Amino acid sequence: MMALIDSNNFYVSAERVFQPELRDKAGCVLSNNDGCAISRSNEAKEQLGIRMGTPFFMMREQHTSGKLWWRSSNYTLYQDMMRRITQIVRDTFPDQEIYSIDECFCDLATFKHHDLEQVAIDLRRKILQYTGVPVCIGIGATKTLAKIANKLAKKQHKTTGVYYMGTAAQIEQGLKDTEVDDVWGIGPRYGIKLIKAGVYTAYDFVNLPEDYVLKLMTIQGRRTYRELKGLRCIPMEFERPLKEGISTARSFNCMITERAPLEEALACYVANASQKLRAQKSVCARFMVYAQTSQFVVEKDRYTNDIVVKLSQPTSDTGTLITEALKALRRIYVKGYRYQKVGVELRDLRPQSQVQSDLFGKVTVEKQDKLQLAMAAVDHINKVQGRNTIVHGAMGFEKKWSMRQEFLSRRYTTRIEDVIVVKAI
DNA sequence: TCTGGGGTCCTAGGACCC
DNA sequence: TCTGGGGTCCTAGGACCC
Repeated sequence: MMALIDSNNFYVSAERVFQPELRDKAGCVLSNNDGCAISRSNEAKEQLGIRMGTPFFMMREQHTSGKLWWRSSNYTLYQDMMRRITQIVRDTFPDQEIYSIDECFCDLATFKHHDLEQVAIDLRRKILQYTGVPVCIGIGATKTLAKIANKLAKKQHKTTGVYYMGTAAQIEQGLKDTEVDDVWGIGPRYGIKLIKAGVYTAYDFVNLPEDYVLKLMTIQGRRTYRELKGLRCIPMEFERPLKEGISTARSFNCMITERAPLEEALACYVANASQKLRAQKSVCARFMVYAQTSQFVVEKDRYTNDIVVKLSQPTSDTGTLITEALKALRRIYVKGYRYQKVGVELRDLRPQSQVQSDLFGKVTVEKQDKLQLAMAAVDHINKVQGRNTIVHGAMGFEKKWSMRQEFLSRRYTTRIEDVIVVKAI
């Protein structure tokens, strides 16, 4: 069997741990830039009908009238709370895959002779006691069935917070109680297709002929289908695989028309992405830069463009990447538009150790080695002394465009940036 | 006025190779 | 009627996840 441990309304729950005044009241955590709701308390869902992605301005009245609290997203806090939760889980279920910021899968193969339901109930209680975050645990034969069991735990088994989907009868009932577009792997598009074809529940779905599923939804759909029948098709990933691409982009807090601030922002994102690149000891051979206006403006004011740059020598050096990225941006920048976002995507990642010197390139292996040492030193200083202690000049200092985070809570559990105030020289 | 960001995987079609 | 066959690489777009 497999277990899925998933926090309830995770960001909201993490905020409530350190701000008890937020408990039992309708509230939500906002996306980057405070743009829309991305985590909602049960009260916000049930009493105020706030949905995932509800824009900020549509909730303003509920906020000003005191019916709803909100916070900017505070990933430093959430990441650290999750680290604590997964540690507790590991003491009980050691074979663990951290799947997302608020979920982990566990392989229970070594727990054959235990009362799994009771073990899970105890674990859940322990997590709540030690961290203050409520979680639900679903147990099933495959990842997809564990996901379904988890949703049912949240809906139907609120008191224990655990649902064990073991017997054939439990599985059948579980599938019948699950709407087809609530199945992990079936999104809104396929959901619509299936409902049109008269397939309403997960149970209807597993009773389709396999060929039909393959034709309608390609091999991914077939994988979900087989998983629901109890065949393990999605393996556990105990080690986090290296990223195949790294992208960084943010919406601005206001629209930007001038080229200079766009370049500053892009330089910051490139620095951020290349730091992640070095963290996994990779280099990139190509990247894409894009710029766009808001998608909500009228057609004639809309503009989006991108450009792919192939590097003569794969690198993870921030300076080189910023220089090339800015050149690219100058080629797609058109004066007169009100830009909402620029971004960069590093692609064609490969291990640093594999890099071969470009036969005709100017950069020698020696110079490359020196650069790597320098960047490693910068990364270390920024880690110890706080982010952005050492920056490239191109990243600018004022950052008038930077993200809106008006309702940010403190980083209660981690130190750096809260303790040390760093000034750019 | 105001609508997130970071990923992965698959497929189709075009260009090009011998 | 019937216009090779096998392959790679690239891009764009679609779908999904949190």
